[in-house]
Amino acid sequence: MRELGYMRKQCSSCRTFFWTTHEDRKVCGDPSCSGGFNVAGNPLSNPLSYIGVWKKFVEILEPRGYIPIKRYPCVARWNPTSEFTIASISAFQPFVITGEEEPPAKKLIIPQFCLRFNDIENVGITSAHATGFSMLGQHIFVSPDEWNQGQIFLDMHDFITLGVGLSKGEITIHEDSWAGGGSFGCSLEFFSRGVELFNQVYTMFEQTSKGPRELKLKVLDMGMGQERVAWFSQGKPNIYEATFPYVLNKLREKTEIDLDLDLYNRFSRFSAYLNADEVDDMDAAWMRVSKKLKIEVEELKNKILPMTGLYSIAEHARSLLFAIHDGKLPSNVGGGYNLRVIFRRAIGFVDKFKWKVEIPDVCEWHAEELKDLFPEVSENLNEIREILDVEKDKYYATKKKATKILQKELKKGKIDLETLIEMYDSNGISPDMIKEAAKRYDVQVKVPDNFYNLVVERHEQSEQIHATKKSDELDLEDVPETESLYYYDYTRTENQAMVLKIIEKSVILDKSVAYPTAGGQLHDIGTINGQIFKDVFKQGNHVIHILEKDPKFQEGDEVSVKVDEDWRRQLSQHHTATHIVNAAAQEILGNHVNQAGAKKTLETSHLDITHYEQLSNDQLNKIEQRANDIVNAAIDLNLKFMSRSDAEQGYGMDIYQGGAVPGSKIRIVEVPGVDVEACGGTHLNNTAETGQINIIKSQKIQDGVVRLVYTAGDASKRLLKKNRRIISELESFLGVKKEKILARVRELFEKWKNINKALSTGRVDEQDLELSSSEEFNGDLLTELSEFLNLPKDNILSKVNQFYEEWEEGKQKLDKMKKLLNDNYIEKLITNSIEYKGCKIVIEDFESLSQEDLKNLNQSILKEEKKAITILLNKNENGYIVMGMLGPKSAEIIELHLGNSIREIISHFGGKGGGSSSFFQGFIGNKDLDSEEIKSYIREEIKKI
RNA sequence: GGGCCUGUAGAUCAGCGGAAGAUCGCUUGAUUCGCAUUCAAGAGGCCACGGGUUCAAUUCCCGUCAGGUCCA
Repeated sequence: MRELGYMRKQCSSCRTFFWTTHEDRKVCGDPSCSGGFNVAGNPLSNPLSYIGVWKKFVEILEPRGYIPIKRYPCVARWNPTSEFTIASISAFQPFVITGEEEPPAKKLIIPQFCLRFNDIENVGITSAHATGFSMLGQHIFVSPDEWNQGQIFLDMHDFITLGVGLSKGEITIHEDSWAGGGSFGCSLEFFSRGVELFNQVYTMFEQTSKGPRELKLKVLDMGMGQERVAWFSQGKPNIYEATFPYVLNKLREKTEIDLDLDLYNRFSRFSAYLNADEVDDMDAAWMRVSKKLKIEVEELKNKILPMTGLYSIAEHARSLLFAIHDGKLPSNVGGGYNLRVIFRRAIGFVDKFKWKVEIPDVCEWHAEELKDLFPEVSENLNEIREILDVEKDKYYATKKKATKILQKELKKGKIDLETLIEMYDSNGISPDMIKEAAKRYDVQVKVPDNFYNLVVERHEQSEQIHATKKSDELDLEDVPETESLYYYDYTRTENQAMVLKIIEKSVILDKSVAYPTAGGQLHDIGTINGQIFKDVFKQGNHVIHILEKDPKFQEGDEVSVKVDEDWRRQLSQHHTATHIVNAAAQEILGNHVNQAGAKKTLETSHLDITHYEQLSNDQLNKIEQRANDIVNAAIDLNLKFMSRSDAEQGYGMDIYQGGAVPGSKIRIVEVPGVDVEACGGTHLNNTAETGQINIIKSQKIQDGVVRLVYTAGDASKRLLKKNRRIISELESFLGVKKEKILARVRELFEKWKNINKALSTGRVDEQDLELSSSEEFNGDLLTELSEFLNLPKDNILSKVNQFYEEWEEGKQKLDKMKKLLNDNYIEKLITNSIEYKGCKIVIEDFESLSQEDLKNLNQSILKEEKKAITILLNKNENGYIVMGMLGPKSAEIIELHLGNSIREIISHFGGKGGGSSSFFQGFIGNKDLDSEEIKSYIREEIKKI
């Protein structure tokens, strides 16, 4: 660096060491030390457009041996440690860095679109924050002797000076060290005009127990914000103006907002003061900015906020475009939640300013503007539009609900902290919304400054309670790894092996054909030397077989391993079926469909796919149809081992459907013309071997993820057999053929309801006494029934049975009830009553009536005689049910708490019960008592009250 | 991945261990030349599903299913 004329100094403000060409420079280039950004209004002599930045980057670095490569998806399906691509280096994490995988080139440059959601609130407000950005990466993966530190530095220095056109005098370079993941190195950060332009990190050493050691693979991680460079080079007020001027123009046409770029230019210099991360009191921060600009706070806000809103909408739409295109959907859990948050923030601005802007339109404009650099994002705009439309509907639905809940709470007069937190946590009603609405209701609401901390605390508390401890691991430190034979040849079902270790019933061999539970596929079962094992799992690279009984062989013995072939075939059928269903779903539903999880067991198998709404029966049928078409096409599977980078280059990143796969060589399972995946499971040779695929059901397991449950092979046959049995049982007890069952069940349900009603009114329609429907239905009967009854298929039989029996029973009871509820009979009961203080006390006993019948009888009496007090007994096999009611008139005449009084009385017989002042319900658990004895006792006691 | 909230009439929701409620909508009747309005009467509930506790569960407990929400 000294050769270039830089000298090393220490910042008088933050004490960092830095390099500069100015002898008298005292502070480093960090915005907080040098007084904010100084970009706006200072374009360089040769301003670069957004895409121009990348072109210039290529122009300078390609001749120096850097290979430009295409961006990786911003949804990091290949990376088990992170959901999104957060930096250009993420594309190569973790396997390139660890040396397990060959990089696409030893020296490369990449325009990597990244997503970061930790600064959402700042987007649009400060001039440089974004949720999505393209990081231009300069990466080198070489051995120590190929490493040329000076040249690496010079390449970037030349890009900045020769390419971007900055003079050395305007650059300060910070020194820093860096550590993480067991390795470390140092870094140089380039600053100019208050902006960090990029950061070059040299990872060269690893930390070992014996001290630092030079890494075999040295890694250069240089990341530079493409937006920042464009902004810097153009001297625009903010990155948004520099990055997507076309989109902003379109937006301004639509919204006709008052654009005061001059004000924004001045504002943007201080926008770093409004960084929500660093500022505690936002109002004060605004005051501070408004003073600097010599303008009233209100006026400043009125002018600036619509502009920031517009920037936010544009910025968020761009992130959504990339994220959805790359395979993530808005959701209520996981990374998809971030997409929901930014979508709602964007649409919130649209609503606030009453703009006529549709987010999908903005996405489309972005796609157009980015065509030269990222043509792929224009591929499925219609799908993205549909996904966002569904998301918009959800937003308005919850917003409507929120206002309703809010109104209800506000009508109570006050809102305490507890309900404040609850409303936010459970219903998504933010304190800001509450304050806003509270003004209109004239209700005082206090929101503590640390509100969001309180919410987080609440979560931490409950999470601690549920923290579980990890299961014990076997100590296998000195045991060699197991060679997995299934991996290379899944048709092999037996092998000879050496016993390496026995720990109680756990057996570890030097090699085994047995498949351990992995990749969502259940383990094999089988035998070792004839002894049964029923569980196989993987710990690290050891395969552990669990025997049913203590092993009869010893460590060091030669043994023979055999796996159950039927079991293996069934699992393979399910596994291959999974790939087929995945491909079918993608074809039917669209490109946004990706695997989000899967499980294959013996009985059923399921596949979770990313999709934004529940599937209709029609869609399910289509997927099933297509899947079976693939089966019937009898396609030979193609399995091969490939180097990771060849596979990625050849088939794309979509091969990681089942999640991350380690190793430099990966196994590719290809169903030619249908599906390609990196997968370690057991498969078949030909799609025809899966047998029929049957989609049993689909369920939405979370927003944005739909589970498909299906069977293949023998499991399908078993399932069909089971379904046929359900249907034939329905046939036999409803007494009709299959086609008529649906109509019969519907009719039964109606008539069951009517009979129940008749039992309380006494009015019977003769038609309800028999089943007569004859309508025919030829579709999927069980699916239709399970929908109609709102029940899983397995419960249909018992439910229909229940309706049928209750209907039959009801018919029999009707006869009896008709007599009881008969006007004459009731008249008779009233005449038989005893007069007491002007009330008529009816005390009677019955047999084998239900609670319901007794209630109806009670009510009928009260209807007839308003001055009645009824106390009815009903004997059943366990004792006496007692029920009493107080007529409306008698309640006026007499002061009596019926519930308490009768409880008192029947406690004499060991009875329990209770009720309200005008209602009693109870039970005497003694069937040997004489009903006359009880009645006369009650008669005596009631008069004492 | 974890936590929390919600499932009651066609819709929106009350109730919450002791006889299933309100408002709107619907049907019928009255008012009216007709519509709107108003009044009156009425229909409409597997209180999501399954289990448990209880003399008694829509209500309490557990599980399942469905929807919502927040955090990492």
